[in-house]
Amino acid sequence: MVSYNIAEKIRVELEEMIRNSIRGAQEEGELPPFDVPVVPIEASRDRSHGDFATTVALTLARSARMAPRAIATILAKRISAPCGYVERVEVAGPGFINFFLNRVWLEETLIMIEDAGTAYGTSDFGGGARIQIEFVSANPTGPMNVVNARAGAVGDTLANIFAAAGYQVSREYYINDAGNQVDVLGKSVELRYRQLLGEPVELSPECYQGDYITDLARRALDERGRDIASMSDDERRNFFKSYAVAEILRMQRESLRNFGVEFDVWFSEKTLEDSGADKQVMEILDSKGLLYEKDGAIWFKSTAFGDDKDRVVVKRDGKYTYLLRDLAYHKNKLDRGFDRIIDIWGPDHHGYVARTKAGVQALGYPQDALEVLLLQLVTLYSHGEQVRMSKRAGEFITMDELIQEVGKDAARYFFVMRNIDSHLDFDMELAKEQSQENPVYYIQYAHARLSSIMRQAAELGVKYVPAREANLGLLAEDAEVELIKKLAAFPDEIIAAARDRAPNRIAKYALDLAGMFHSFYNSYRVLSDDRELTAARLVLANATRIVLRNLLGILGVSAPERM
RNA sequence: GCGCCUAUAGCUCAGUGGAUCAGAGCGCCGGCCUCCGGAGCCGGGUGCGCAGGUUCGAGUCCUGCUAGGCGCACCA
Repeated sequence: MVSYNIAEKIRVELEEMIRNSIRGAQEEGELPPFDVPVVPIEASRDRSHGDFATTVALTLARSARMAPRAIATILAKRISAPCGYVERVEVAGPGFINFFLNRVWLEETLIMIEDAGTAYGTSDFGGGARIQIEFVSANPTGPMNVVNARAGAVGDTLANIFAAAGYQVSREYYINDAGNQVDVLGKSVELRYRQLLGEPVELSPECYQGDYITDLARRALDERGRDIASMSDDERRNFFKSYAVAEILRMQRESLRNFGVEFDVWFSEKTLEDSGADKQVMEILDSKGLLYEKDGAIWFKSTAFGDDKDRVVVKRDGKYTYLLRDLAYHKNKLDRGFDRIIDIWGPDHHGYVARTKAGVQALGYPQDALEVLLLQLVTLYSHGEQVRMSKRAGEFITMDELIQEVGKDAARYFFVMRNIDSHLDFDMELAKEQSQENPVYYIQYAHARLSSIMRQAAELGVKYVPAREANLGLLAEDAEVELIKKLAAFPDEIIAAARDRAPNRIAKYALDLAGMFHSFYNSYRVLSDDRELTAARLVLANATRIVLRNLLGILGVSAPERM
């Protein structure tokens, strides 16, 4: 795979320079013998500290038994700059080695972006490892809520990030279509159906009360008429159960699709039951001596794998617990050959993390095969007031309503803009705002502006000169140099977001990049009488637009050419 | 009682494997369109919850505390 990561290329080169310096200094006795370490090279945060820097001298101080600054000086002296990308090297502070680069890497960055196009930002960081990410997996008992929406945006964006970072990604949705809740669902719809027929029945308190239940009952009545009523009790119960689940699932899938979220696999819990997969898990645990009976139930010795207490897997009534079924599911996932499986759960499920991981280990998989991300909840605000919701009473804003209200683009961006560990306050007015206060519009506006410039250029008959042929040395203003550096950092930003499972980093990076462009735009004209400068700036504008478009693609937000 | 998450500017939040970070936006005040889209830009200032610890160096790591959120089922 072609690498489009200039920063990586530079890091490799700089690291090699330093390692050679260390070896050379050791051979000549300037440094004592020790194993040559991995040399960390990082982009400098402050311009006055060069473009890249290493702290290797500081970390070496102990093993070399020398002052870090002395080590840095010895190493820096051995680097013959200018050379390659390096203009000059300096020692600073307690022992940092700062690298000041020449313009070559900036110009290569622009050429690379133009070559790569939509592929710019991708890398082979993941090495093609197979990663599966399961998210949303809402109960099929009602419409999607805003927390499901956040999970959808976060999961899908993360999946996009993984794909860009060089992983093979599979998106999966677990359908909780077995167990008590779907029985209750079926019963709820059945009772509403009978009410529609005029029967004097009441919904019991555990039933789902929302209007959608009545809608489902009415639809069943429209489609199937009264013949459902003449079924046997068992038949009718099963009919409503499967009818309701299928219909709700269809609605959920539609909601997600409207939100730009599509899954590779929809996995039914019921199939685990039907195939005896849960029973098989019991046999494995039993054969390993990890089961025991107590108080009429069967327990899994999860404490043997770090859980704080053992867990029931077969209830006194002989039924399997959710945990057991979930272990069967995770076994199924791991048996499909993924190198890593990631679950996104709500914070209310955090108690299940330790026991599920214990189970995965007990079944013979590596400790880190399963990774659970706990995504914090969402509070909607409207006109500064918290929007109160009660699912039991059927009073809540659904995912569909929210998206209809604020739009898909704003919703997707808002849901990922915070750290997943942080509770999200979602300001509906801000999401709808069409001004700089709204980060989504701010970013999209930058893209539209760039598109407009490219259009203008075409209309004026200004021919686009490819980066290789343009005089990129003319892009020397601070605003231009900073912008190019930001563009150069894009592949690393994706890698960092993948590594940290942090989609918010991409949202932030996009905002920063848009800001840098707007700033540049206000100070300098792209299209001018100076043909050479115009050509160079068009290359920069085009590169910026490519990166913004790729970023918005990862976020699942549209990149409009006009607004 | 136990567990997970959170605590950074008046507000909402960034701060990537410690160092060469205290930052952005909003709000407030003042500026910028004979010029590619003003849905834009520029300038103005205050802060890492508290207490210890590790280190040459701590918003960042460790411990304890305080405050807030969410959990702690033989429910799913």
